[in-house]
Parts: sequence; structure tokens; C-alpha cells
Amino acid sequence: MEQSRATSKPAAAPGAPRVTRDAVLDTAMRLVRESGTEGLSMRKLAAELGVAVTSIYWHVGNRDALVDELVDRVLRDMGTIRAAGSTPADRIVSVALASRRMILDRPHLIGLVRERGLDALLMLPARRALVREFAAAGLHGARAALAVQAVQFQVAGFIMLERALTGHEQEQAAVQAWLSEVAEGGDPELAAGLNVNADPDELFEVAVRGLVESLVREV
Amino acid sequence: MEQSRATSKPAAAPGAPRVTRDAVLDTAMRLVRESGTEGLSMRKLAAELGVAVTSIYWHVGNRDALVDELVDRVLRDMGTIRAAGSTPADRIVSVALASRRMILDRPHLIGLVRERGLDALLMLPARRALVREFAAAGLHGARAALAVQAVQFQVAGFIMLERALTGHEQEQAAVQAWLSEVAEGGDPELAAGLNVNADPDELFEVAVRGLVESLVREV
DNA sequence: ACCTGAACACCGTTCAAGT
DNA sequence: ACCTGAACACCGTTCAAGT
Repeated sequence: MEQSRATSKPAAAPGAPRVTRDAVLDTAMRLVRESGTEGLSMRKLAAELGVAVTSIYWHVGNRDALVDELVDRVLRDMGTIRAAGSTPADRIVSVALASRRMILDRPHLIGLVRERGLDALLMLPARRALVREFAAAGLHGARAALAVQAVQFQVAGFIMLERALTGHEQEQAAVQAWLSEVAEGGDPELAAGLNVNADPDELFEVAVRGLVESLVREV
Repeated sequence: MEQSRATSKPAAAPGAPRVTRDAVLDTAMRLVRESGTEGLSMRKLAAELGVAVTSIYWHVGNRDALVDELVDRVLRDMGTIRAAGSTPADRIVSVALASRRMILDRPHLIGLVRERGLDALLMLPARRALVREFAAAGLHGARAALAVQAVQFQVAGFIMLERALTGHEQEQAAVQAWLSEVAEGGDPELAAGLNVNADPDELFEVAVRGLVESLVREV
């Protein structure tokens, strides 16, 4: 797990390593940025670094560990979320919005997280701020815990799904075909609303606000 | 897309096909049930059917098309959801609960859908019933469309995330490590509630009910 | 219409060996 | 400590050829 951390400078000494663990991770991240998670292979990575494949294994263990480490890195590089607004509900909603923004600003994160089944980690950035704001809203103990988790799921779940609406044309076609197959009888405006792609921003805000107001109201 | 549909009986005639498209799909589904999506390879599938790999290609095109077809099949085999309860909110919540149950009852569906990025299709089963019940609750047109989609996202998103909490021990460990890293100062009950795995059933119901009541209330 | 074998272009991973 | 080449056990897919 924790081999070879050192060598902060290239230092062309004779016995110097040809690559460092950090260099491996940097290049891996670049490959992911350039061609997604499926563009990242151990062999390409080695080639890119001018080194034998097996050398990669010495530095990072294996591919799964590599990807996990990339996820960790991206997560660590995310800043803290600050709530904005005056009412408790507004502040909590603002945390959700900021959290979604932070994640969408790192589009490769979703692919990485997805490949390793680490979706739940997307709930993390919002966590601290949510705990704080729900406490400020007067929720405590088990009820606060439930509220925080409900919002976390809402945020992360939405993000995992929404790219089926945006981008990803190939699969979007299949999804749209399925989703719009039904003609909603008697309410053409409803049918239109369901079949046209909803604006994800609006949909997200409506859903989050609805949930949050319910959670806060009963105090 | 639609080659070879015929031959409903084995019929050991001389020129009879050695496998049918349906047989390929059946066996593929069995492999998925036995060892998940990553246990499904074209070569294993062919071996299982006693036929050359290339023959599979004739019947189903390629692996992606195969998986898509399996998703279609499972989706088609799901029954219709009927709402239960007396108040509009209760009825809508019951649809969400039933939808989640139907999907969780088909655990391989999630893997299939995930591999192909067809997550959004999990929103489908609840759709018809949601449209009906929101109409009965007095929502129409664009507002109803938004409400339906908000609940659909809530349901499908939750399902995609929750298995990070249940099962999947390997990755669960990594996730839990991350999620519980923070000690919540001053509210031990909160900390406990956040760090112990929440009961997904309860969490789901709380979240859905909160959202639904907000959506219905403003009529 | 249905199936075959051969071949291509990839993968991740292990291992014994080098310096 | 760091890197190598060889080898293993897989993949999905295409193609020309058979019946």
C-alpha cells in the first residue's frame, strides 16, 4: 500500500528511480482525463512513462489500487463547502448545490468512482457542512443523522443518474427511447414535460428543496 | 438487431440451428446470475453453449448489444406497480417503495444496467403509477412532470447508491473508512447515527416521504 | 441461414532474474 | 530499492471460408 513515497526532485543520480509513485499517478490521471477510465491501461501507462509494465506494479500494486488512489486524490483536492443564505433551509440547499457543482467540475471523478463501485464517496464533500447546518436548524442526534444521510443520498444519487440525461449520446438514445415510449393520455403538457429532457439544474434544486424543507419543517 | 427469432421448438432437423438467439440470452442471463456481469464473457458463453465464439456474434451482434438485450428482458418481465393507501402522499410513497422492492428483487439488474450506463432505466417501473398518482393529487402539466421526475430520480439514485452500504464488503470497507473519518464534535448520538450503517429501508422511506409531501403540499 | 477456425489487437498479473 | 522480459491466462472482434 505505501511503497516508495520519497524523491521529491528528479535528481538524475545513477541509482535514481526512473519513475516515482507520484509520476505514475499523475500520468494515470492524465490518461483518464484524455480518454476516460477505459483509456487507462497498465500497458499504456507504462508506455507513456517509458518503462516496463511490471514496473508500474511495483509502485502502485495493481490497477484497482491505482484507481482507488486516484479517487482519493481527487477527493482530497476538493475544498470545503460553505453554506450561504439566511434561512436554515436555504443554507442547507446551498450546500447541496455547491456539492453538486464541485463534483460536476471534476467529470473524471464520476467515471473513476463508478468503476470501483465507490459511488457513496460522492456523499462526502457535503457531509461536514450538512452536519453543521442541520444542527443550526435545530436537528440533533439520530434525527440529524437521518436528515444528513437523506440529503447526502439525494445529492450523490442525482449526480450518478443525471449524466444519463446529459452527454453520453450513445446510451442516451437507448434510455430516451425507453423513457418516452409512453404517451401520457390527456395531459399533453405533462407528456411534453416528461419527454423533453428536463433541465437538470432546475430538477435538482426542486428535489433538494422539497426534501430539505420537509426535514427542517418538523422541528 | 433482429436476426433469427424463429424456431420455438428444438426440432432436431438436419439443417436446424445449434443455438437460437433466445438460448444465447438465456444462458447469458444464467452466467450473470451465477457470477455477475464480469462473469459473462463471449468465450465462456460460447463454451457453455457448445458452440464457437463467433457463432454468438451472429446471433446477438456483440457483447454490448447482448447486455442491452438482457436489460430489456428483465425490465419487460417486471410487473406493473399499483399504488396503495388513502392519502395522495401515501399512495405516491407506496409507489416508490414498491418500485425499489421490484428492482432489489432482481439484483443482477443493477449490475447490468451499471455496466452499460443505463442507470436511468431504473426510473421506468415507477413512471406510469407516479404520473397517475400525481394527477390524482391535483398536479398537472409541467409541474406534474417535474414532480414525477424528482421522485424517479430519488428512487433510482438511492438504489444505485445503497449497495455501497449493503453487501460488497470489499469496497464497503474503503467507503466506510472514508465516511467515518470525521468525529462529529459535541453530538455523540449524531456521530453514532452517521457512522453506523443506517437502515436503508428506513432512510429510503424518510427521504421519499419528505420529498413527496413537499411536492404535494403546495397544491 | 448458420457455424467454423484462425488471427488481430488488446488486456491484468505473476515471477524469476537482473542491477 | 527499482526495473526487466517472458510467460500465463484471459479478453472482444473481424474475416474468409465452410455447409
